[in-house]
Amino acid sequence: MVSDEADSGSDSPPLLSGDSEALSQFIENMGLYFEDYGIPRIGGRILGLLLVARRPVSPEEMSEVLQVSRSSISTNLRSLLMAGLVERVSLPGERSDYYVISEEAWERSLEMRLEGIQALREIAEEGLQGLDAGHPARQRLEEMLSWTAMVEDAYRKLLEAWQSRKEVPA
Amino acid sequence: MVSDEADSGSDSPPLLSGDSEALSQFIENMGLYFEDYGIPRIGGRILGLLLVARRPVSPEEMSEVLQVSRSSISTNLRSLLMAGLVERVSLPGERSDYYVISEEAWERSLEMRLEGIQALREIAEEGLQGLDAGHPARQRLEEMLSWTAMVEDAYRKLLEAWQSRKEVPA
DNA sequence: CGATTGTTTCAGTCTTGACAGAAACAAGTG
DNA sequence: CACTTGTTTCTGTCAAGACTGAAACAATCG
Repeated sequence: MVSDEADSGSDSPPLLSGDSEALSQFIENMGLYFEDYGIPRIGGRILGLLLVARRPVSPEEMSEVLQVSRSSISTNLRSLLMAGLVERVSLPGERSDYYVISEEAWERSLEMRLEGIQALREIAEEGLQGLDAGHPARQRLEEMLSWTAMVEDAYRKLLEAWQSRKEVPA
Repeated sequence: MVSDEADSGSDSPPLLSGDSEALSQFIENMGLYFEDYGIPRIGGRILGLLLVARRPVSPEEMSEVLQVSRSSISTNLRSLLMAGLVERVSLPGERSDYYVISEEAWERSLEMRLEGIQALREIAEEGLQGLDAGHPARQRLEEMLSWTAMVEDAYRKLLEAWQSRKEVPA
């Protein structure tokens, strides 16, 4: 679903290069993957494109390469910006804005998972307060609570590990 | 959104007890939470109900307590069964089937996360094959790959830790 | 072997939200 | 200060799928 009829009247360096069939497939797969997780397919495809592009990409180019309307690009881009997954860069002497994958995209992704599990832990805590001492369901909610706590802890550690992955190279 | 007008002509032990306002809230929160993650809201509410119920619950009771049609219960129950989050139990002398949260529900939940991240790693691997050696995007995809590998590893460890949480109590 | 009770499947309705196209808006340039 | 270019907002359309009620199906009991 990726057509590279860009470059129309442009002398900018090529956007994509390499096995374009594989890259199209990659972009499409990203779209499908994210769709499974509640992110609009086009948003996922934008991320895919930004991941394999040789240089920052303008909304106009996204629209051409992904074959979707500019308004869709605009809407999805805004969501991705707000989620901290994409960043705007100003290319010197260019009037249009250009976008790249955020440096912290993967970190943000972990943070979002962390937030999700925290929310679930809070639900468990509140639910537990509605059960009397000897209630047969208490055990289940306590198990849920310890599960969320355990996963939350793992995410925290993962986040730290990821953040400090560059230090101590050897 | 939970009305406990069950018990209609029944002498079975009560389904819910405790702070019913809090429990309703819990069930509703579970529905909303799961909805955010692509699971039908009713499915989430069923899980919530099963978590705080005093005993196994029949589809009929779910329909009454959650105020949704039996066919919705049936459909969602089937999904939950297939996902391994819910189990059927046969109550002796009862004609209707009863359901409980699966013992392995939380474990299954981790397994599903693991499968998700594996899929993403495969996407990254395939995409990487479409990029030539010196391609500026290689670094990004390699970072994506190492991120997925790291998260995948963490999930595996988490899964093991959860599975063996009962052994070695002291 | 009807009749009752419980469960699943089916077809239709309704809601949600993604997307497109057009209009509105900004900003920069001659 | 028009005019061009680029971006966002708005409105309408469309598709996906969650949910319901009714019909079909099983199984059990008198």
